[in-house]
Amino acid sequence: METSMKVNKISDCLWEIPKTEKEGMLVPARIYANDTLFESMDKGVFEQITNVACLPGIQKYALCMPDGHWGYGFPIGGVAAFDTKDGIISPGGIGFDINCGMRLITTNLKAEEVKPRIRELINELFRAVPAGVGAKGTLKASVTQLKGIMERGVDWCIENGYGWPQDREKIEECGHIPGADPSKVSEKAISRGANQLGTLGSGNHYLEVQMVKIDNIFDEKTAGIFGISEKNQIVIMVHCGSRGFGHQVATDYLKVFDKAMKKYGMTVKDRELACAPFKSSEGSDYYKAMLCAANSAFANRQIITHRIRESFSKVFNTSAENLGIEIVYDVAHNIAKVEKYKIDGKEKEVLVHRKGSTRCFGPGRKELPEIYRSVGQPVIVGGSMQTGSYLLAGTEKAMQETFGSTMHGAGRTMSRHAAKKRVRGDQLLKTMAKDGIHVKTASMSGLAEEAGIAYKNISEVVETMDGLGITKKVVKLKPIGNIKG
DNA sequence: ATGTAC
Repeated sequence: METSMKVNKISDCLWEIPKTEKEGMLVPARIYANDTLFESMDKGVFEQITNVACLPGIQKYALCMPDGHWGYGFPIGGVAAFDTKDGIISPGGIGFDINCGMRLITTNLKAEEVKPRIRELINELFRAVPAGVGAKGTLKASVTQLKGIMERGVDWCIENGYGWPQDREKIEECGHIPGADPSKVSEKAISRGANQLGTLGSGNHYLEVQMVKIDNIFDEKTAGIFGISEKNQIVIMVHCGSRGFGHQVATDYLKVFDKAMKKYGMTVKDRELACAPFKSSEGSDYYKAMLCAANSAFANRQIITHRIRESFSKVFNTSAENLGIEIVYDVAHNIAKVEKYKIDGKEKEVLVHRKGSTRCFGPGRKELPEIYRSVGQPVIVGGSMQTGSYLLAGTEKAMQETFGSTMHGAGRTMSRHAAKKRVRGDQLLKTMAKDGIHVKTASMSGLAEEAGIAYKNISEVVETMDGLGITKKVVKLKPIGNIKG
């Protein structure tokens, strides 16, 4: 970390840049990190998060989570809430991969049953869930079907045989956010999305078979409520988003917003922060199109879940029901949502941008499935393929301090380019096999980019927010098999 | 992240 900005340490794991540090800052910027994470924090984060603090209508603070690093306009790991009356919406605060997110799925299988057959299982999953750049799914949706998916997300999937009725409530927003309007989505986005349903994509997207080690259960009661109670229990984690569809929506509206900025006489610190008033026609159109992409990403993860059920059923020669393949939860970590918070003593409606950040609502919230309401929202944090992932629970403190938000993963420390220079994909594959992780990848160079050394230490990231009481650790999950794009 | 560049 090198910056000329004044950064005050205000508590053990919380840092603040006062609004006097940059002309135009409307609120302070806050960074969540322990000393180690703070020292290694990408310098771009300081520049970007203080730029975000200048955007119209921002409330309280511009936030960056401990997994934060430089991104397009906003840092990845960024959280910013804007007044829905006079604030903005910005594609850079959501990300190109709209509703990129995580899903965690249980089984009642044990590691000792799965490990001997991991190669066969991974081969089957690799066949059933297409991975890699430009991967096409076996389901080719018509324009009418796509419209249904954009508007109704997971409900469409369940009605069409790609899920079980009980799946819907175990998904953020029940797998579809109302207000999506397909007429705000370009033909080009629709054509890119038509054959990508049920596909994983590339980059850091993966499908992982994981196990629960007994000494990695930190909160037995909450884990049990989330469906994790067995020693050596096998679970499945999926990380993917809206593929080319969401990417095209973001691209389309960045162009629209470039013009809208001139029209409304708005200026921003960085062109990548292109935005429009949320209530303007441009802002509202983007929001409605963004929700179409968000719903299709929920549907994408749902169709992948269906393929997982089919694959496990085939390999273990019994029904998915018998195998207990149930959703724990599904979270979006690239999205903007309308939520209400108490700000300066008054309840206020805000548009919370979470870019590489996860909603982590505390206990009692009506948005949570009834069975989880006593313990808070499950939060799924995907680590690097080598180091494992976490399941956490949201808290009331997060509602007060971070607009109900926490980290989304480990966070990169190394560029993709730098990682490829340090690591060879074929060697990494062998190293991981020795560590008991069977990997199948669509791209060896892509695998090298995702090496564990290219990421922060996930445990430190998780501990930072656990120590502050923003999210509480429930379970750490160890990978045994991985499919990546 | 992304038919990894319009």
